[in-house]
Amino acid sequence: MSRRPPLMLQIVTGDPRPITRQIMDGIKRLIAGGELVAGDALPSVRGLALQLSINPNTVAKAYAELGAEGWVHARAGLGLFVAEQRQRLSDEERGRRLDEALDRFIGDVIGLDFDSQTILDRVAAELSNYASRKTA
Amino acid sequence: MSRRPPLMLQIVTGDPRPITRQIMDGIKRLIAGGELVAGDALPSVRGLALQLSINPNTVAKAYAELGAEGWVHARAGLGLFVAEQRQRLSDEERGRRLDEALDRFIGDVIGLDFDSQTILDRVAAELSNYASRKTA
Amino acid sequence: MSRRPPLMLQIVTGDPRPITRQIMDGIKRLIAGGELVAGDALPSVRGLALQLSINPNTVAKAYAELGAEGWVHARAGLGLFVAEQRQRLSDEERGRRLDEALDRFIGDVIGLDFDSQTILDRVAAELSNYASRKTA
Amino acid sequence: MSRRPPLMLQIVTGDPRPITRQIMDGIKRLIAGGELVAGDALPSVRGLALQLSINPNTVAKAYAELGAEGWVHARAGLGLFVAEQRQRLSDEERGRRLDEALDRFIGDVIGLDFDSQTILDRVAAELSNYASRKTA
DNA sequence: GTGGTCTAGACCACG
DNA sequence: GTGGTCTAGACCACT
Repeated sequence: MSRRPPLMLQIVTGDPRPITRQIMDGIKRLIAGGELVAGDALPSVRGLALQLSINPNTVAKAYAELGAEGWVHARAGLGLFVAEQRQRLSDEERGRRLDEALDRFIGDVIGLDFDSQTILDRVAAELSNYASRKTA
Repeated sequence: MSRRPPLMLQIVTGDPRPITRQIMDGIKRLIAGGELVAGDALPSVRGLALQLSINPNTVAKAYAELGAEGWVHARAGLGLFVAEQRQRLSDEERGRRLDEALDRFIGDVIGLDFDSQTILDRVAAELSNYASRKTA
Repeated sequence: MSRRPPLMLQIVTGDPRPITRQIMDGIKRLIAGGELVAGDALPSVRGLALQLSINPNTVAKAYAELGAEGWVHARAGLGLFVAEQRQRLSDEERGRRLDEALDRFIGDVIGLDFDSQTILDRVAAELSNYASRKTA
Repeated sequence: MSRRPPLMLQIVTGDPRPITRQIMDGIKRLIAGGELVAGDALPSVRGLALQLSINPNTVAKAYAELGAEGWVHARAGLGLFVAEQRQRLSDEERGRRLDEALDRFIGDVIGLDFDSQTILDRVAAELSNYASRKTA
């Protein structure tokens, strides 16, 4: 029997990211951080919706997109499970996505007048929480 | 009289950011990079709209938001000018925005399976392009 | 100005595929077949919903998934446009997906007691409609 | 007395097909491939459920559908047996199912950018594995 | 006008 | 019980 614990997820209403995105990011991090491993069960759509006090459809949408991106796979009647991680994107696509994320991040941050080193330290700190599968 | 050159801005239709955002980011970068300095005039709403082949309302909205954030100020009958450098946001707000940008960036990048050092190097490289005022 | 014609799409109620999937497959074929090329506008969410007599949310879902798969990109306030085609998936992932599709197809067809040549001819006929970008 | 060996069936949890479908497809393949011939006994519902570590209800459902499609028939008190080869579906129904399977297959494969010949070769290879009865 | 998000509730297939 | 699909309608941001 797979365990199905309440996840350490929280929805911040002030966050400009849509709820769906917050759920996706949160679960991606749990997986990337090793707190959820392949085969682990995720909370049910209805259960997580109750836990977060949001509409089940919103959770279902987040789960569906995570499934489409290959992070989890659903089995009707059984629930959702963390999928084996595998490289789904071509190297070119990965490069393009890194460029886009970078562009956006710099655009968001450049006007805040932070010291470059401060920003780099923060990025490094966040990244260190998620030992990449390559280095693990 | 201030110079009023066409700005080095371009709108990329494939970019997921809304056009308003692209304009704002672009102008912020020009200011952060020292290509626009306090007192410089910005192109007129209609002029920039023509230059970029977009709706003047879109430019007007971008200018309005840049004004609200303190990057530019309008002088009646003369046009828009780059504002004096000053602290435009509260420290609390700046911190919050950094956190959000960071959250989103990590979320975008976490599944791409890049080495942490690779990401940090790219961030550092981008930041160094816009650090002129700090280092000058 | 981009043209926005009614697409040659039809929804078959008897089809076991969900409506969303039928829309996606139909649009993929129009793109793969060259009837829609990069930059072409697609019908609006509400317009297509009216045309097909279905709920706008259903169309929106299909469009969102097409966007996630890189076939189209949406620009708020403007509409949906056919994206440039590019190889997004790794070779391994492409191989896995071909294997899966093949498995399912054979499973569906093996019990129907058709002659192998009949099946092959049908597959060939369908494929010939969509000159691959490689051979085009 | 008919032999009742454990079938060469396996359930793959990663497979997107429901378990019922996997069982049906597997048995159809064994019959189509000649490994099960008319009159052979199938494992009992409980036995197959144990063998595959799944719920007996799931096996029972698969068997029921195989019976409805005419692949097997139950003999009271004795168990399930492979039925005589006969035309199980109307031509119209067979044609419809082929169309559907084809539609889905093309939809799955169209975006993967494989050469048509590659796909055809793969289909041919898979079909040749299950053509024994036709060619025998 | 455009697409995007969220809520609410119904219905289905699966186990 | 599980996830998946569809409908219906509200609200938001963008142009």
